[in-house]
Amino acid sequence: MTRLPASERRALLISAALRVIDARGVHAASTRAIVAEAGMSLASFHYAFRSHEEMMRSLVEWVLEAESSAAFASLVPGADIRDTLRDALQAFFEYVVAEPGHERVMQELVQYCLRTPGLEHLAREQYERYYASAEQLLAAGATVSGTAWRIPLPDVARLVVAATDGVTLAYLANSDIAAGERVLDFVADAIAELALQPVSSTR
Amino acid sequence: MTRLPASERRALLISAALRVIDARGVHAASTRAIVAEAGMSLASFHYAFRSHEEMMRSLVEWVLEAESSAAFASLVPGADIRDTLRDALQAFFEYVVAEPGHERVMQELVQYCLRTPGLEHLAREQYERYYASAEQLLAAGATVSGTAWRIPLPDVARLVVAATDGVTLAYLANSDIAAGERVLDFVADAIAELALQPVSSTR
DNA sequence: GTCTATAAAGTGATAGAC
DNA sequence: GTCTATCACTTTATAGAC
Repeated sequence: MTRLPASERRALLISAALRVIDARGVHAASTRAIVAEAGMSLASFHYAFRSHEEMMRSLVEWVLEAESSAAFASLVPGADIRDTLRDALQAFFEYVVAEPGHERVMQELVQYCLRTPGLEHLAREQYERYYASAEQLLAAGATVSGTAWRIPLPDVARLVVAATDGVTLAYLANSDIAAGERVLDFVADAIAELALQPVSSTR
Repeated sequence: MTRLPASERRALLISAALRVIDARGVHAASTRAIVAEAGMSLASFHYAFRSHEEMMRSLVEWVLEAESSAAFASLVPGADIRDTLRDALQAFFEYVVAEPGHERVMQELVQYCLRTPGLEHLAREQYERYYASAEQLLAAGATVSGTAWRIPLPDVARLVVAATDGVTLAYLANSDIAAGERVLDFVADAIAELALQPVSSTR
């Protein structure tokens, strides 16, 4: 139909592919299913992308670029480090409950990368981004509340990410909201114990 | 070739399918790939199973039955609840490091169930078994060390499972053994805090 | 009970008209 | 730049000989 520049066509196809994956899983995201969702012809796909594999690689890189710190970045750190942490974890969990499909897609894409030769590094990169987002939140929270972390910040970040992963997987499997929140209560308490009130630096 | 009863043929095919999934992922476990791995003809498959879908359902149920508490059950609870917990988590993590493919398969099978109409309950069931295994260990550990859990045992079990899931996913993505062990050190400390030394019952 | 052969549908990719 | 038509291949499942 209308003539589109290849870059825009690629964006439309990636967007359509994500809708297909969300609805029916990575395995269902065939070239044909994607162009049907995008309302294009099969040939248009291969005009925009050299191959299905190249398109999936672009999709993963696009998601990595786009997700960034969606769950954590909107948080405003408060005076109490424990409450800040609990609020951030709550915001994340509410997002999981509201959009479980989105988290399922993230999990599937990690596994897809782990299984696809040449894409293994993207799984590692996805986790590096999770850690970076968590570190950002944790550093801001510590500054505002005037505390310091007793163990290296990257290690605290790993605790947070491990906790969110664990709670997410359990929720996707059993849809138990109350149980997830009890786990997050414990996690916020335990990690807050790692923040020590330092001697005031104002004199 | 040799004539086998259908039940034994089914077991051989499930075993072959698990080897294919371990090596190349759920999506690669086609009927043809499975019979090639098992050294059978394509028709033998359909003599043993009505369809590929029925075979996958049997496979998941078989895995659920077989895995049980492989990681936790071998543990001998000691007098110190913190050390018992840490040893159990260490044993689990060493298993993940030694057999990352096995944990990848478990993760993929959960996702497969979540995506397959009619198999969603098996994902929930898989987690119920994880919880049951963890509860068994935690109850034994508390008894031997003469302590009691300050929160309901099922909630402690969820903490343990969330922790192992979080550490497993991170390890599969980044292969960072030291980071995983630091997370587990923290988890063992934090959960051990939930065990209170009760007043001795001997008088 | 086990095989070969094949049906029927789906896959990624491409050629060539417009 | 976009389309239709098609190639070459793989998939699950089944028919029918032995």
